Amino acid sequence: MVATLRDVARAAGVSPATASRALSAPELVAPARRALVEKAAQDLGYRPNLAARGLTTGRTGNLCLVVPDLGNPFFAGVAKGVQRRARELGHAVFVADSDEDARLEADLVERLSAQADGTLVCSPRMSDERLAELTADRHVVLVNRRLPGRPSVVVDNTDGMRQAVRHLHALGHRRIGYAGGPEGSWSDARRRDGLKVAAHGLHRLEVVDLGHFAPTVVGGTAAGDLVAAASITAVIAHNDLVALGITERLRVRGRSVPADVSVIGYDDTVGTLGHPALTTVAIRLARLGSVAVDLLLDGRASTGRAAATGADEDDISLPVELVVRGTTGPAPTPPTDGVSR
Amino acid sequence: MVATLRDVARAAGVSPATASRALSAPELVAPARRALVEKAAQDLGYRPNLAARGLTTGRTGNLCLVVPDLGNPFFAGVAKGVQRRARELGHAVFVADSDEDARLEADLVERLSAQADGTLVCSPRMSDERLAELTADRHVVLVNRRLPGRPSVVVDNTDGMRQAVRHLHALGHRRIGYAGGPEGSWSDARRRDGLKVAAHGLHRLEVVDLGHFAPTVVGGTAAGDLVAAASITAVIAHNDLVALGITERLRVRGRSVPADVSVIGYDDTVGTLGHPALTTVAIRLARLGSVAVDLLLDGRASTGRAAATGADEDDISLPVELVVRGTTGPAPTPPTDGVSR
DNA sequence: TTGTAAGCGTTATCAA
DNA sequence: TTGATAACGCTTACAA
Repeated sequence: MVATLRDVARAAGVSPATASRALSAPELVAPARRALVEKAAQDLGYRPNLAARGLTTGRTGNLCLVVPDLGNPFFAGVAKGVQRRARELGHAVFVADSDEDARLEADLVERLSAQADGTLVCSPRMSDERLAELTADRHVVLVNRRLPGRPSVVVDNTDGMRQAVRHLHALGHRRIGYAGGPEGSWSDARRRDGLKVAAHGLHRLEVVDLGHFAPTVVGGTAAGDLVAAASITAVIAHNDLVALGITERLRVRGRSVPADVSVIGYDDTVGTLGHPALTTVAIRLARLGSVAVDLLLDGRASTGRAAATGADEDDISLPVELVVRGTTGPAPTPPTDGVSR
Repeated sequence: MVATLRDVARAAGVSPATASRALSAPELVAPARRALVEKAAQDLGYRPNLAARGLTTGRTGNLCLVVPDLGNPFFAGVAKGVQRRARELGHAVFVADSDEDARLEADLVERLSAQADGTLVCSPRMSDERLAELTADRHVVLVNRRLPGRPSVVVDNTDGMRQAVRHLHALGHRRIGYAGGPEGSWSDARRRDGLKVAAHGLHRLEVVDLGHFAPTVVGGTAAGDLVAAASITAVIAHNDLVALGITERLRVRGRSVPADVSVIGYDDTVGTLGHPALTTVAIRLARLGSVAVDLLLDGRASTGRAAATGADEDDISLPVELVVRGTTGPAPTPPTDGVSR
């Protein structure tokens, strides 16, 4: 049905070996024959069979990406970046969604990585031990998570939190809450750390830990009630969806954003979609994906490496940027009922 | 490095052929040897090389999905459903994002479909001719688009529009707008048709075509201004993102939703995220994806086929459902300035 | 029920 | 510079 290399060789009057070389290593074959082969390939609409090629070369030309939830705009954004870069580099990508199930996640990595030249893993919640075991003897780059001895691309959560906290502090907020992500989330732990570091040394700043929430609007709704009860004037959320849920819940409960409470999200996945538009710590998601591909494919990120603040060659940290929009404003002056001095 | 079938055969003391059969057609081999082979495979951590298998069987065990934009929650939702169903059926899936570029889209289909047992194509805007040509001699199922002679899975746009229009009409709206999707979008054309059909026969209902907009919040912002200028009391948007943009723009311009203008979205990709929560024509996106996989893999959708309203065996139409939330309400009584009778 | 051997489409090795 | 030929890992006639 479809033309094979032998067909091309026959049509060009050369041996399959020469045809192969003419197409994959043109400099090794005489110009005249090369042209012959190229023409024959063109005419027959020849497409190399990548599976067959992979069998002998050991390289498949495929990558694979495992994420917990494609419906989460964070991962969709990363996937998009991965796609794009992989395509530019001539690779196809298997995408697998684990439905937030760590067992399935491991399964997918094992199954798919065998068919690929490398694997990108977004696994926020798998234990370090399991993840280390899973990624041993495999060509893997971790995305949005760091693990000793494994190459990874993350974002600078410490700096993100610092920017967020300083912004709130400058606006006069002195008691701010943190609505965290799911228990066990690696990036959530980093953001908590960052928050602690950032708060330290800032004058009279108190941080209230509101707990762990699902990284969704629904999770934010629950968080919103805690915000309302916590006598804080600002809250930083684990991500934008949670922030949106909080904002909405506060509105329902008659608290105004940002007049009564300021809200900051994380990731910048919802743009100006909410009302007021969400102030957020912006991550360049597609870049997170594309840098991961570069690191995976040649062991070093290509462009913009200088801008990275990573400690190690194989541990890249991408900058983040606070984008101030409508959900943050000056802290309300506290009621004069004695609590404040 | 990694165990091959020969290794397993050797370890089990049988020939490669027997080992192969023991693993892929167990009933053909004596229980005793079968157990031997299974144990050996287990011990060696044997994993069949799928590329090699594909070379002889002609089946790869892979599917591929091409979408215009993974960042669009519509396609992310479809992708998720495709994933899930494919995984259940033991298939891996290549996902490709064409960045809304029809040329690239065709390219991706050509490149990837060669490595897969079948291809799912979401191509809202490619011309019928080009799409027909591209999908000839290829095992393809079209998603959210119909083309004569090609199997497809779509949603019932006619019914969706009917539900939306009837809802507005029942609320007393008599002049409603339609903020369409991009020029050339297949589903947009179907929704326009559906709108016409639905409006027909409804008492004194007038439909105003507001034009074509990008299927994004930004597109909706532009549409919002036209809504404000059009002296209509309700608008149906091409999708939820556009609806959100419209709602936000109207708010900025001092028009209240739904008191002044009712807004209906399409797809149900944003849930209750907006404020007020968006009334929308809900599509079960993941189901759209999973049904497409079923149709692709065995020529007939498995479960729930009865519920489908498709005309043809290979043209499945999925039901939609109007979900009434906060952005629709009774039509405002028109000012008594003579226009109304 | 099992084994031998051929072949899937490609690249790599080796001589010529 | 080119061409036989042997692999890559697997499945499948065909034969035993």
